[in-house]
Amino acid sequence: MTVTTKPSKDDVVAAFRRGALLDAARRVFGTRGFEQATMDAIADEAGVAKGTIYLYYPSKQSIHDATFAAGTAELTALTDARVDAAPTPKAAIAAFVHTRVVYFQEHPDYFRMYVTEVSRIVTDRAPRKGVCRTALDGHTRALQAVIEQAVAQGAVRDVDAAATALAVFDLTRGLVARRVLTGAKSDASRDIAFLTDLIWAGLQPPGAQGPTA
Amino acid sequence: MTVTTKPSKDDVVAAFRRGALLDAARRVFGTRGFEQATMDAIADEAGVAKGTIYLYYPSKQSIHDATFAAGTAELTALTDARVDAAPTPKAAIAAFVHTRVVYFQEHPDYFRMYVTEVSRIVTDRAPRKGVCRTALDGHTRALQAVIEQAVAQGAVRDVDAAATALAVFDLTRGLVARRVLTGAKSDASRDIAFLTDLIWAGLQPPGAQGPTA
DNA sequence: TGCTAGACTGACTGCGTAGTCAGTCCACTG
DNA sequence: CAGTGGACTGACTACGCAGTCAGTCTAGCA
Repeated sequence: MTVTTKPSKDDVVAAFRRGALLDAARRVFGTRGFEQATMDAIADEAGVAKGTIYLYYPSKQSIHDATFAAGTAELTALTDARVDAAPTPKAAIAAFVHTRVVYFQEHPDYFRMYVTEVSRIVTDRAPRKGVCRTALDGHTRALQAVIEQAVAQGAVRDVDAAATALAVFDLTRGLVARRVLTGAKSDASRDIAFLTDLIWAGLQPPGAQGPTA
Repeated sequence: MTVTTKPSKDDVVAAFRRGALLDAARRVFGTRGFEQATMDAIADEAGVAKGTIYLYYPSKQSIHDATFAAGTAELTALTDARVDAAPTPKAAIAAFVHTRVVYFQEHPDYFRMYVTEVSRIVTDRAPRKGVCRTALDGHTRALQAVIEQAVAQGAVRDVDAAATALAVFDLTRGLVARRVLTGAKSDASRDIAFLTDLIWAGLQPPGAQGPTA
């Protein structure tokens, strides 16, 4: 266990600076992508000199990773909480989709970073054991657990829970991408309900009535 | 109507060069991504001097777009043909998934370009009316038509055919990404069957037995 | 009030690359 | 066989950016 002392004024100031830098970095990386983003632009956005950034982060990659990891941690925690709080498996699926659609729409800069980083990982241009990749692990853990439970209880047919959770994840990702791309301002409820119904119907045992729950 | 003459030797040579350049470009862009790819590397890969590339393509962006458009046209044509040839709607869905999974696995360089470019489009960093974006239009047209027909014939419940086709598309994309990422060498049949069954079950009218066709 | 640590600055360096263009080479022609 | 068009070359230019570091400024202390 580490000894914890009350944070000094300097600590608070440093934390404040780091936060401001991360905010600026999120905007710049979100708008331009990693390659096109410049440290000068982040410094401008944060209202500090370029050198100052290097007092808090040793490289462009490191401030990018810190920014991405912060957003990802928040999103995963939020998703897990909503999924775990859902009263039924179907509600858990709906909660998963809903939480993520709303979060991404409300954080478009993080969404762009997310899409870009995932593409870098898929194409193997991000390091195999990088911070970003680690941050993404367990994205679907809570949802998968709910589905496993539903299978065990016979509430849905005997499917591969991991594969099903990933399917829901993929559908969500595609939906968000399309909504962001088309600048959809409409309520997402219809889209979310469509996906939830599609998946839920797909999980029913053959011959069963699809319950509304 | 344009007057068509027999291609001269120069035309053939030029076409050959363009093809060789596109091949080299696909490898380099696929390996490194747009930003990290260099014209020097493409020239090396093609075995010509850098200046030569500029005799055939006016810029880095243009050779990238040409490379991407070529692969995309091939994939879309192949997918449409297989979907249209399928005897039943369920077989059409399976054909869509199967064709794309196999194509991407056999063309990893194109797959990487594809993922990267789609991410650039989603994040709005690719031009709104660019070649790449145009090439991607109608990716799901054939599948959507099949689903529309199935809805009209009552073979599946009354769903939004466009949204359903996009859902199949998203599931396929996710599956391919995961297989490529994990270097899955195993037969994809199980994964494809899982997705096809999940969607097909999801499309059945409530209470109906899921037919195997 | 004078002194100091260290937070902050921004001009500068080094490097990498898109695109250029003057020159070379060669296939074909007369 | 000499002459010519144009395909091809690759050294070079112009530019942009990550990261550095010598210098400035200021809060806090003695």
